[in-house]
Amino acid sequence: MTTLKVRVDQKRLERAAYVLKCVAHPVRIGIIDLLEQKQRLSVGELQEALKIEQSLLSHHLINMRDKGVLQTQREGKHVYYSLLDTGIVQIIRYISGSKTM
Amino acid sequence: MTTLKVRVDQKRLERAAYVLKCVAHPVRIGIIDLLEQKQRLSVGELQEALKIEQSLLSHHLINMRDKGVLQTQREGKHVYYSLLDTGIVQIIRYISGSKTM
DNA sequence: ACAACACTTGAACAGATGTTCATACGTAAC
DNA sequence: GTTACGTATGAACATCTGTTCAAGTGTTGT
Repeated sequence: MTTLKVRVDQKRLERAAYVLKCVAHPVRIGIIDLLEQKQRLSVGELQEALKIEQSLLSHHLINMRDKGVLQTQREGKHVYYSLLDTGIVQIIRYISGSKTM
Repeated sequence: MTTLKVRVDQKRLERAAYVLKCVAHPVRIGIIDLLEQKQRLSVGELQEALKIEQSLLSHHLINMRDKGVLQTQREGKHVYYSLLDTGIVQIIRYISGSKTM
């Protein structure tokens, strides 16, 4: 067995995993998918479309916002979410179109 | 709040999450990264490059093979792993090159 | 001020995932 | 057949993630 000279940049791998983890969940993919189509949606609208409990949705949304994937704007009683990291969108788009699906 | 007419294909979301989950881990990204560079590596060679315990590596490798990401060929005492699902490679490549990194 | 609505928060629990350790298996060399 | 090497397996444990529930915050309208 010969020694390999290859790059294994731990920091980079961890960052990549971090980004991917954030997307690797059906509810979160659903959110991204919807926001890609509609640009901007309130929590209530997302809830309506996804048919999940409000607080669960909120947890996911806040999680994604904290990780820099989404951003929010409050307008009166409503909070609107939209995509911030569009790189994530590309991944979803890629996956959706790939033969692995 | 008006009702949205959007596609939320549960099956599709779950499949996408399944694929992404498989990649969303530093060790597994490391494996894919190495196999992209070298085409084919034995468990021992991967271990040498990644500096992780043998059985942990084996668990990850088998996991990825079971999910259709990798394939194996035994040659004597050695087992060689290589990439099967190249779509996954594209994702890693995309992430690596993106501004989110 | 209070009620109603839209959303957030936190604690508790449940289930999934990652890691370790010890042991087993397959192959080749002797 | 036994030894040595390379790899796989399984059980036990630790940790991380997702979900629920109950209560809290912010905003608007009365």
